[in-house]
Amino acid sequence: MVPMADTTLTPERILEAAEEVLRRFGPGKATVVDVARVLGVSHGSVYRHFASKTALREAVADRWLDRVHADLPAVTAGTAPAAERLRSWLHTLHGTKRATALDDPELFATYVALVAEASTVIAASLDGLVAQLARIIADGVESGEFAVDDVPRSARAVFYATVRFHDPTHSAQWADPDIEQQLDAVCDLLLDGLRPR
Amino acid sequence: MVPMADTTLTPERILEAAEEVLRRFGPGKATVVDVARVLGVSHGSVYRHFASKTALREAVADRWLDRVHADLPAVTAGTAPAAERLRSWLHTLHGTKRATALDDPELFATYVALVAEASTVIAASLDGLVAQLARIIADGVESGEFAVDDVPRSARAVFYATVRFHDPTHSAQWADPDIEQQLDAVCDLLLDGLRPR
DNA sequence: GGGCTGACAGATTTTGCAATCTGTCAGCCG
DNA sequence: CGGCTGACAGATTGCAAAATCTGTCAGCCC
Repeated sequence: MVPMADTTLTPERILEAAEEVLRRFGPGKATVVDVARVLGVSHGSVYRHFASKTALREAVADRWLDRVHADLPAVTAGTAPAAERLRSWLHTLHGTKRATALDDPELFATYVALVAEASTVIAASLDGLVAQLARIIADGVESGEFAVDDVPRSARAVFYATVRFHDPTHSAQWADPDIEQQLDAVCDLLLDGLRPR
Repeated sequence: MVPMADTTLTPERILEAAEEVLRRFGPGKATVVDVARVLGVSHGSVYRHFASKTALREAVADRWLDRVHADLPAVTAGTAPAAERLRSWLHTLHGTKRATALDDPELFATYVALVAEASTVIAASLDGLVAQLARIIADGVESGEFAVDDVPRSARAVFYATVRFHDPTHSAQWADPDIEQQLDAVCDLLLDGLRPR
């Protein structure tokens, strides 16, 4: 068991090792001993940087969510009409998740399990997403494209109405070749609902 | 092991016994030997009426779905304006499910597990529900309340957009005291989307 | 001295065997 | 006869011992 410590031990390096172990063994069999072995250190050292196995897993979940949602802020901050941006935002969110899910279903399931454990992380992340929706809708109201009484309420409604297309519990349906048309149909309905009459 | 066969053995009686066993032991521990014991017959007899344990469980799932959806056709066939009927239909579906889920979460979980196994049954049931939505929307189009190009497409969109409120995978959220307001917010958006402009 | 190790207690998970269950069918019984 | 029984083979599940894992900490080593 010769160590291969070519760098100092950092949270960053531990997270990378943890991801590798999760990729290889899945969430059920990944242990912190495995993580330590990949790093060539004793498992006690890992506990110097993460208070518990749970904390480590939460950090991995957080990291993954950041990566999966990385493309969205650019859409939110775009210059296109609000309706277009809203549709594009929803398709981006759906598209990234679907691609991840279909590309490597097992790895996707691993990350989903991780995120499901980390209820704090997930709540914060969802609030951030709804805030982006609210910003797009607010822009639309300002430009006269949309007319809504209560922007946050509508943002939440849009988020909830598209649960089928971004919530991992529905990922089995994302293999349906018709799924994008379904999302479009829901978008049509929602956008018509947001427009002034 | 004295028999208590007070009637002839019918599929009906077997289904009732199966439900009792499922209620008491849950989906993981209910066996067809248990069912036979409740009926005071040998387990071989059960196989005279149901081809397999799976078939028996499917029949139970089917029965349960029928019961849970029993109130909907009356709403569909009602005389109120289509918009009202649509909202009421969605609230009825959500309300029945939520009541069942909150009243006895364990029994609810049992039935959900059963239905999840029975993919054929579930697909047929969902098609029936979407058909009811389509009928309400078609009525609305005829009366001028709604304006949509493609009624079946919109019906599916409405169904998908309200997944959060009727799909059992989301039942954990139904305890939220705000859940009905959330459904109302989504309904507002959808109904505005269906109306002519 | 500060990061790291490795042994340890208690909790959790694997393992392999025993018990139970599913589905079948030859024959019994009314 | 026609529905029912009970024994049976193969598959599945439960259980208890053995192995592994988590989290801690006294002490080592650079």
